[in-house]
Amino acid sequence: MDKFYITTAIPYVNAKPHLGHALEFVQADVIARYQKTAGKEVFLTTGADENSLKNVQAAEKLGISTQELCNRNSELFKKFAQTIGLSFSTFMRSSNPDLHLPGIKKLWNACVKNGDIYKKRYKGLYCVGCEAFYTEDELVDGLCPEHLTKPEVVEEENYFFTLSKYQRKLIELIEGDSLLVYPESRKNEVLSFVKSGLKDFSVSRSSERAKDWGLSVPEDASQKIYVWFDALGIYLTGVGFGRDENLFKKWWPADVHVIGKGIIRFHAVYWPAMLLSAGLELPRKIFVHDYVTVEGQKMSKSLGNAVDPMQLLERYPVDAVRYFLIRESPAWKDADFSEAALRARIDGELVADLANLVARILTIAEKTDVGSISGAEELLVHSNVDKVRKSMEDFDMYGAINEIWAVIRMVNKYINDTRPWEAKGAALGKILYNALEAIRIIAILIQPFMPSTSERIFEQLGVQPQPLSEARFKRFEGRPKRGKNLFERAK
RNA sequence: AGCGGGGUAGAGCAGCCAGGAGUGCUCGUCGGGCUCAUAACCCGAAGGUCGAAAGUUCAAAUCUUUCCCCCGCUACCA
Repeated sequence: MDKFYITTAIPYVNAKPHLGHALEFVQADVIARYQKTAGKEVFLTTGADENSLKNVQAAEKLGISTQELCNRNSELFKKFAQTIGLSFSTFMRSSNPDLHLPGIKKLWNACVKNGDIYKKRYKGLYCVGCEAFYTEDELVDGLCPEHLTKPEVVEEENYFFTLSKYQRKLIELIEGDSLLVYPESRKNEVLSFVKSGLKDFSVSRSSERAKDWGLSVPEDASQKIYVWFDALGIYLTGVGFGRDENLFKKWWPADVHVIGKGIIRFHAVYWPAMLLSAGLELPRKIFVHDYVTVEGQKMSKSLGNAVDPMQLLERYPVDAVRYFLIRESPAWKDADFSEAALRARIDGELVADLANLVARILTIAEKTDVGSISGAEELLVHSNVDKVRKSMEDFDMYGAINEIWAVIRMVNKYINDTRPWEAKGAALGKILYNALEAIRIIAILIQPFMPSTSERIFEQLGVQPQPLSEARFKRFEGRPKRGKNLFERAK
């Protein structure tokens, strides 16, 4: 069986999950479940980046230890991933000394062995408040824009990675799509960045500056590994790198990394360069999604408009939230969230189109002798199914769901036109055959997007859940029994 | 400033690469049909100088040029 390895970005866990994480988890999960229903064996890695300085700062603010903060928040993220239906195979915490650490050491040493990590004195403008370096032009009147203090000139010796060495190779790989960056606008963005010239970047910081938090550089305890080097490595250690070579052999390389637009450089430039250096295969694709805005504005703490997805899931069905996030997210555009828009989607589409279709047909089908349900195929859904497949292979989930809705609307229209409530005998059987088979196919198609709704439709039809290969008209063999409404109106 | 993406009915989009009557989709508005279905479903109508100007062409939303406006990226920002 073909394998498919997919990852979500690894969030740093300095705070609880927000709606952006929800979007990422749902998109990754929809791709994963699609591949499963298309017949592949799927492995999904997600996890928590715990070695970030941001976590140290967050813990200080709360007056708890960094480890305690990580334990607490990683648990929240894991719980959230489960609640939103992320079908992950592994939740890898970067602080895990047994599962993660050996792989990172191995990765680091492989880069060292290839001559790509060297020591260099680094001098920069460092703001103690931000615990970050600034470049001259980022400063406002020579002061830190955040704290309005004069940054110190800090000089220390760090390890650097020879990114510059890989410039030509990266251009070749990305241009030729052997490392495919999707959508194309992002690919162009990366290419223009790489072509503008790559500089080596530091892959460690002094333990002092790292507040002694993080993974130590092998053979040099005075330095901590740069969090990116470590966090990206989760994609490898998630499938056994450095501890289970058979597992690793089976799953690597990743078929796709799902990431947000803010971290594209790390994934499309640094990461492939690191892998090239270590002599490992590159991921095949990088899927870049945009952000979630709230009522047209960026989510931010200062605006106080951050939406807590956990709370949202207490008030709305998980499948409705999943549907909404996909429905509002073409890959090239921010998705805008508002509760009014969510309700409109629920009432206007999930209730009025999908749930209503199932309800109106099941009511009639339940009263009809199943033996008489047969007849010629009148609803032509093949081309829709093909389009859904094509869209999904291209990661165009937005396009796929549009196409699925075209089928739902077509069946609703078919029912209006054929008037099954007036029909009898063979005529009724034929209409029901078409409608029920179409609904079965719809249940198959929505499986990746709304898994539990799909299951409930199969249940009402009285058939077993089915893979994508069954998404074509055949004999209807279910025992229809109307169940509870799939969705209730939100207002 | 440079590079990239975008500006199409009240809103959100598709159409552009391979020019052929402003064609289409979803929502909203108005009118009608239906009564199986959760006031759900179906049909019809109104509504656009396709950001602006110039050019190429028998013909431009589509190709070329210029301009205006919006967004993203421009190095260690997990």
